Amino acid sequence: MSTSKRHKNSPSRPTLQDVADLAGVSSAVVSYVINDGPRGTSEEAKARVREAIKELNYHPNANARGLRLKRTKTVGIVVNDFDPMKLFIAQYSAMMLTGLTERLKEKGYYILVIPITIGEDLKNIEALLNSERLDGTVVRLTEHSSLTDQLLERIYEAKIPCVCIEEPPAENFGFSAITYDDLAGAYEAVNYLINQGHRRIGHIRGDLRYASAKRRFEGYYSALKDAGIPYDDALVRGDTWDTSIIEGVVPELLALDNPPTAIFASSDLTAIAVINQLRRYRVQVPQDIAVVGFDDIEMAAQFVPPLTTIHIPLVEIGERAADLILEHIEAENNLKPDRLVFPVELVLRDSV
Amino acid sequence: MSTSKRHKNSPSRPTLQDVADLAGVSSAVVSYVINDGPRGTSEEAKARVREAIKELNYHPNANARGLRLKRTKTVGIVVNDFDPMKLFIAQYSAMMLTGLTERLKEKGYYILVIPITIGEDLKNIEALLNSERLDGTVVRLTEHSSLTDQLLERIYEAKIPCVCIEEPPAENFGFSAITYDDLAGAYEAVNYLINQGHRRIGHIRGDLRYASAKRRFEGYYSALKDAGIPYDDALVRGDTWDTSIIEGVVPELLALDNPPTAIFASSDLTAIAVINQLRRYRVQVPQDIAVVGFDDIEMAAQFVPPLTTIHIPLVEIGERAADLILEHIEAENNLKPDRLVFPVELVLRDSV
DNA sequence: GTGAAAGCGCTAACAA
DNA sequence: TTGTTAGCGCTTTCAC
Repeated sequence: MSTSKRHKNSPSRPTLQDVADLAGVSSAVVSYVINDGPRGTSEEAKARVREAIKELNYHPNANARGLRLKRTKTVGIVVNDFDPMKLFIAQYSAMMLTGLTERLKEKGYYILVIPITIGEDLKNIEALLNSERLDGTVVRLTEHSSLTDQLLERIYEAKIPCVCIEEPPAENFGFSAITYDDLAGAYEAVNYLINQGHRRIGHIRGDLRYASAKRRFEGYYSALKDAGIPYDDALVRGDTWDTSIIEGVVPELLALDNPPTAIFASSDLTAIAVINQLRRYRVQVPQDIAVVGFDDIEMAAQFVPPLTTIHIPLVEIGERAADLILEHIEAENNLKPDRLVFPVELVLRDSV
Repeated sequence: MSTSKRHKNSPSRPTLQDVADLAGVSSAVVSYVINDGPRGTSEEAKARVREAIKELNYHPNANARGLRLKRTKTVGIVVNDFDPMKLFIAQYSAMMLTGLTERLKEKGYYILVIPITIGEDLKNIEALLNSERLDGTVVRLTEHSSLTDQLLERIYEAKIPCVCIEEPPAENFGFSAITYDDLAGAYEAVNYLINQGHRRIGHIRGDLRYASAKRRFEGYYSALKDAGIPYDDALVRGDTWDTSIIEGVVPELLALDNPPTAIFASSDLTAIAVINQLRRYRVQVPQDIAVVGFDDIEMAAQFVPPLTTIHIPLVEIGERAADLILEHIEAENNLKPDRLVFPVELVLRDSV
């Protein structure tokens, strides 16, 4: 029986060697038992090792393992946004995180949250990416610019598997992407309004720094065009996700010579703000003005009136992203990149 | 000049030894330069090392460092809830996470998110806590029970510094705690309604499994009692945070022989749901019925009517928790535990 | 089926 | 001021 002098009566955590000593086997055997391989062990040894583990309350040291295996069972969740303070607060991104987190946890992976403000210095992130701390990354992209590409470049250079959500990365990185069809959703929403007979349709546009705001506007624009309805700049307001501007926007819209009979808001929160303000002017929704949202957040269904909106399968997107990054990790980053586009769906409720 | 055979022309990441070789110094010197100590180095050596680092694009291996130092610059954020799927979705906890995350990031710490469903098997968590992966933990507690205590017990046994948020842990763990004064907030809200002349005050009670729901009810109860207003069970509904029940609750309340003239909701989301439903019955807020919320989420101010509610300094609580856990880590868990109670504040808007 | 030992990359004690 | 080296705890190859 070999003995370890090092850990004689140490107050610190027991090591694998301690377990080996107590069980009367070598450290290799303990490792084989713990990891169920790569070599077999006798039933008797297994039993003795397990008992020793229990007795010492032994737990493997993740750093030592990570050092040896170059695997940490950790995925970095990168949120690249103009204001990552909203990382958790925005219902919207929160739902994606929920699906992602839950699924990764199921598979025994840990999650390191990495908020990045667009434009911030990437030194720290670069260090993190190259520190062998992460097996893979899931990046929520919100826009396309050289700043965002610089981030992706860092991930690429660190040779870490990466799955992008919401916006597709440039092809040359070879990253997988999971997006959803914003444009089709917006088109469908506006087209529905047109089919209901609306001709004067307003749009509260999102923050144009975000690619999704542009696409939602594009969908609005295309639907009008395809229906032969002239585009009127006066009906398009906002250019922000911030709902506090709605207080000013609504009276402006109402004061138009030819005011809108319907409003397509680029988010549910905006739609709710619009309806709240319309109430001030005793304008009834949907009788006087119809309102459509986008996102289908939890409150959309509970609001009065329940909101007609575009449903994005955010939780499913998060879950799929988790599956995908795990596949990439499994394949040691040699998997052919995948590009999934989730469909969105018009949910008819009572605001139209 | 010493040379490393190991890394001659390896395709993998450069190591500290590679840097040493290139700079023509020993690995110790490189370490001293990188860590700015514990020993001094000549300016010339510093310069050569820095250049070599840049040339090789060297980044330290976090696992090797962690193994050596028993420090990982990582804090675990544990969310102990009945439904941790709501971890990100609940505005409420999200704001705390925002403050926490931002502050820790500033200080160069990483964040591992650990959602725990109350009652789930703690084996995995125990392994994580004992894996030398976390320097400390911040735990959001939502209730008091043996299940929660078992979790704290694991953290205690793992000898990891811990700061609890929202609910105080049992004294014997020696953990710091940051809470806020729910009870006083509820008391103040209800007392304000009483001072406005209300005598029939309803309460939408939160999920009683949560300690905060109990305290908010208690505040309501005490305020009535102190004002000599008899408590009426028929006016207290809910017992859930789920706003979907409000649709049924509001007509019940309105149908009472002696219906309430004011409602104290235990959350803003509930308050908003109440107002939305009251509108269905053409009941005006605040003219016919006054409504007070709790939490002061972002939407509270933007809602129509803007919500009178109790403001909880959630972001500040998160920030303070970050500072506190860092102090505990710094002090190697020998800091005297602290117990902070943040005051809450009645914010008067238009729903009363 | 098992033991001995090398080595992952780093820090810091020891020696010079 | 610098170089040498032990050792953190683990996995896995090599030898038996």
